[in-house]
Amino acid sequence: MRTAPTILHLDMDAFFASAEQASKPSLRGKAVVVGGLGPRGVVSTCSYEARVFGVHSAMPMAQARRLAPNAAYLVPRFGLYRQISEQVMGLLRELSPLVEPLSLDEAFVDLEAGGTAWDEASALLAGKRLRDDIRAVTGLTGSVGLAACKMLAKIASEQAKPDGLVLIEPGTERALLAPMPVRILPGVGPATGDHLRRGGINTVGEIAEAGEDELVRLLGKAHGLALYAMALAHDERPVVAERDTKSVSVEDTYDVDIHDRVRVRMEVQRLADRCVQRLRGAQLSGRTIVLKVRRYDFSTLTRSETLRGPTDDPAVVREAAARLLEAVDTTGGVRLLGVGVTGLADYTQEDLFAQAQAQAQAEAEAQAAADGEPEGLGAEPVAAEEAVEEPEPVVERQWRAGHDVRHVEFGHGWVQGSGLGRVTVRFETPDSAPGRVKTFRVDDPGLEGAEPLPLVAPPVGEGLRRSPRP
DNA sequence: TCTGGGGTCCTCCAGCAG
DNA sequence: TCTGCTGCTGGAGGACCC
Repeated sequence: MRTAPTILHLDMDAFFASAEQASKPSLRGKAVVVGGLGPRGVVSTCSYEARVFGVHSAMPMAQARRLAPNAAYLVPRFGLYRQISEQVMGLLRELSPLVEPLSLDEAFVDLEAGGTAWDEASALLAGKRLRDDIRAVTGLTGSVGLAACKMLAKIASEQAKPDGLVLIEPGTERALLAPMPVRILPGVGPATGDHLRRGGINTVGEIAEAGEDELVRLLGKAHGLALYAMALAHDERPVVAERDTKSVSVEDTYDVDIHDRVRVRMEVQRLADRCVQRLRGAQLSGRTIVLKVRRYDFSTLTRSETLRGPTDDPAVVREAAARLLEAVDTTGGVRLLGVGVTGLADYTQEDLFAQAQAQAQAEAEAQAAADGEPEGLGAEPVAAEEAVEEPEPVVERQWRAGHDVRHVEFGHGWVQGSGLGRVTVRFETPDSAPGRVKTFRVDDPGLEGAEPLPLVAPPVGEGLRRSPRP
């Protein structure tokens, strides 16, 4: 293990909520909750002001509304968050080519690999400059952890929150970890935490004392060994800049359980098409089709089928998903359906087309044989290109809470709420004072959707003020 | 109270082949 | 021929993460 604290972990503070506050002056200093607003939505992120009321991420939205009835409730705007994330990742790549994004708001950086830091002092300097640059470029704050390995760097950034920087000095790691609860370690969630507690283990120090054999006995080989090593502050995982995607999936939770079998089939077909769109967007194909069903009682089951070769043909995926559905009992209702593809491969369109036709032909033959029909009289396989051609659905104008709009007379604003044929808009921009609220008919011709504005306006005629590079 | 969406990794089991 | 072992693959589910 390296000895200098040159692994950096960046975690943006309450990212989605902070971006919304930066973009909407009237929400600054207020409780803001971002997440799904439907009856089964959960909190994605909330501002620190909302956390005072006990709201936290992954909490059911209904519960959040009870705890903080006066908070602003917004749906996520991933386009905006992705833009900001790209700015931040760009700053990280200036520090080192070895940047491992974990999500839109989190990443590891190997500072030593970039020649940016080699000891405590240089690492601290790089961390401080990074935080200044993030604030200058995005207007948001991020917390930075510095340590000799990924696990400790992440724990350090957690301790630094919000808007801080913590460096774990080499040699102090085990003493620091020992009194911490086991849940601090990556890979220890509610189930493993309970498991350890039943074994009389509550702190990281107690994991180290228990010994490797006991950990393996309690948690199995892979998990036990990994956790024991982490408790000793050993984490050899390198910062990996690029990871191959292993699966692509799409799922929907329905506001009301679906009981109608015909509707369930239709939804599965729709999800299969969306999944293929994503697959094709990533220029991937896959061999294993997975159907996921969450039933009325929240029990979840998956069914999968592995094809002879990879496909990105919507007809093939739809048919596989439909076959898998036939093996699932949905009486009682389903609350979630999902379709995924794993066993991914890069594949050319020509190969896929041939493979899809061969697959369809083989299945038709198998079906014909099963039905006792002579070969070659089954239904014609659906051509791949035909299958994706579907009429564009008619989209009604939807005014989603938090999304940007523009009015011909009043300018740029955002949707504060809508209902009963009315939409309420607050007219303000990231660099304006808190704006005024106006209500319109939902079909007001002067009102239209708009792109988010940059949180920090680029200065005219010059670049952004940034920390000088060493 | 009532639990999203998109992922990854691990474990266990069954079937099959050598 | 039968049985046991081993390794591989596929299928299902659980846990975890952000």
